[in-house]
Amino acid sequence: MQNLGINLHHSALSRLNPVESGTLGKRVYDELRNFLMVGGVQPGEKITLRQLTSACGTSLMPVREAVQRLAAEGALEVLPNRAIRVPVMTKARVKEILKVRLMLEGMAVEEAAARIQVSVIEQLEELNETFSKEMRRRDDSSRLFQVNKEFHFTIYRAAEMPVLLGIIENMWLQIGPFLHFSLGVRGREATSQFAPDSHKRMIRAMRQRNAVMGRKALASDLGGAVELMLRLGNLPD
Amino acid sequence: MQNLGINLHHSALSRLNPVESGTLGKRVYDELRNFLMVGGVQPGEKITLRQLTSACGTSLMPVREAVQRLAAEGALEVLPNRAIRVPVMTKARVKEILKVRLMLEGMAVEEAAARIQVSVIEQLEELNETFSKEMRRRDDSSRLFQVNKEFHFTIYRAAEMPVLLGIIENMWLQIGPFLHFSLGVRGREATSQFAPDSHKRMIRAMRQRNAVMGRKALASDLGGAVELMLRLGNLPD
DNA sequence: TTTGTTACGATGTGATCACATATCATTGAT
DNA sequence: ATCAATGATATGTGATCACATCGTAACAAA
Repeated sequence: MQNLGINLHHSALSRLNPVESGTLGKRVYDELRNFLMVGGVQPGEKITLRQLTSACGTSLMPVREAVQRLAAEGALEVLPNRAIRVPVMTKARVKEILKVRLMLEGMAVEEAAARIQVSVIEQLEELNETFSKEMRRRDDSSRLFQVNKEFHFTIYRAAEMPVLLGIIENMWLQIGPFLHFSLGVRGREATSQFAPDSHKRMIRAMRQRNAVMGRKALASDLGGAVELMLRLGNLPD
Repeated sequence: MQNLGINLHHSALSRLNPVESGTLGKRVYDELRNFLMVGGVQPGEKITLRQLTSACGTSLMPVREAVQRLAAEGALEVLPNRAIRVPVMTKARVKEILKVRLMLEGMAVEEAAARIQVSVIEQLEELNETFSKEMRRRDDSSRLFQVNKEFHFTIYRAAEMPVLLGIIENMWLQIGPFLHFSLGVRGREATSQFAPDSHKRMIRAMRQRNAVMGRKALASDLGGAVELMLRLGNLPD
């Protein structure tokens, strides 16, 4: 394990599943993207192309494509040294992203309130059910974030605004790693105090076609999470 | 000129300046990005990597990087056939982008109204001056779009919200090619009826620190342009 | 012990080669 | 004459090689 142990322990990289469908570049992109969103790498940690190649079992080319794409989306960062790392999140950046997300996802919620199908609302009920259930488990919390993301995007998809949806996905991709990093078990306990309630209010807003209520519920949900990030995760600036 | 004349005339590609600074991939990206934003390629037109290589004088690698990045940003599109083309714009897509842009750029204008420096406002005056002057010229209109873009982004930069600014740039990149394609000389004549006035109102809003007035002026500016796009450029859907 | 130099290793970038596949034109049969 | 089969060409993708550059550690001099 020559120079591997810079900061990136070997066990973390080996959790990267080999790949499955599409072009190799696309597969590596999907794997790496998901790996970043569930907090597989810490903010500020540097990664190298050759580490990824050994982890994915491919050559440099697909890895290069995936990394460059992630960098273009803001999920990775290429330093002037040409080194690659997970971006660091500052407090100012967190606050700005919260502001933008409230606007973007608020619009999505309002549109969804007017268009969402009742069958989809029932899916939301189930998702929030499993979310509350998953919240009480003590093990790895990646599944919790997964369910939470699925809940939110089930609403956002109902807005039927593909451009807006793409931007929102990009925001989640950029802030995803820090959610997992900042919010550990302590964060989850604190989250359990408001998240399920906010979700219930969002479901109620969807059922009543109440756009304003939906936006308010979303604001308390996002605001609570960001509040925790600023308090628990000691961010620079 | 074997199979070059698919749809892409040789003279169009030769307008791509060789490159200048940074890594080759970055240079090709900048050149190609600018080439797309000034309407160098028509929507729906297909391009090939090897065409770009001969136009840029490099090998496949830098071109691949640039194209993949543009594709990740939505400025290019990779079909299931793995062919590369400039995305086609539908009416529904135009309308959604207008809605999202009004929200994004509206927020930027409001923030800018509270933070913009008086020296920057004077820059806006000058930019709008040259904009009006450029509007009366009959030659190639790429400079007109350039000045218009600079005017808008001078305001958006004053908002001091880098994340928001990045999203807005992405929207402009996606809709840029269609502006040039849809709005020809006819579009320019129609634009001259409202654009300078909207700009003046935006400047007045900045000077008076009036966020609401700024958003309204922006709305008439964007709305006017989109109106023209929907009317003049015969879009599918 | 500290500082400046040097040499080695590793990394990102670019070029070239190889290949599966899509596109299109030619050819052949009905 | 129309349509299907087939062959050739071109294109995107992946692998491998080569190289300039950066980081780091070993080493020497003070």
